[in-house]
Amino acid sequence: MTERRRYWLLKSEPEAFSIHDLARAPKQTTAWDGVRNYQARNFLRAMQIGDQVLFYHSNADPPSVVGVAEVVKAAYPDATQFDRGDAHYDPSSHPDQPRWDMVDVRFVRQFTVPVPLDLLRKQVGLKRMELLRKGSRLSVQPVRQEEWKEIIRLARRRTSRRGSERIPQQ
DNA sequence: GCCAACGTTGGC
DNA sequence: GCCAACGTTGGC
Repeated sequence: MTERRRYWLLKSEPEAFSIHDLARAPKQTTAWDGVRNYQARNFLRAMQIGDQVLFYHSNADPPSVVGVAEVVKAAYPDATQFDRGDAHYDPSSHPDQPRWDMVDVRFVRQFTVPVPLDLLRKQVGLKRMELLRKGSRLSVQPVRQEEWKEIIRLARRRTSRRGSERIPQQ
């Protein structure tokens, strides 16, 4: 039996689709479509219902982890690959053997204060994180349990710090 | 807006 | 199979 993955990170440009959009979506759920990278697709295919997801805003100011979502439907064919009018239309993908998949994710929570990329870079425990690798562009990536815990901890600390002068800034 | 890093394409 | 050219990503 293979190891079961539990934690992931999904990137989205907030101008295209933000965590706020997810929170306001019907059933607070969306199909994560448009992924057109084989490595990212393979990670989508490895996702299981209940897996936890860090929601990351790329091309944002500042780029940050902004909250948590969860997988509510495992991989199935991405409809946009067959839609000529869609920006992600792929004319070389055929319905009898779809090339691209998507999953459904549901909003869990938005961090009170986002955890910015530059703060992540300062964490010794996150040195191996895919997101922080130079040149990394992977929009769907696995997150180690230790990394997940560290980021959730950072989100909590930043939340609890609000309004308190006694907790030193770092 | 710049540009480094990356993935894909296609000529050979 | 090689690799130059190209388009995209995404931090800065």
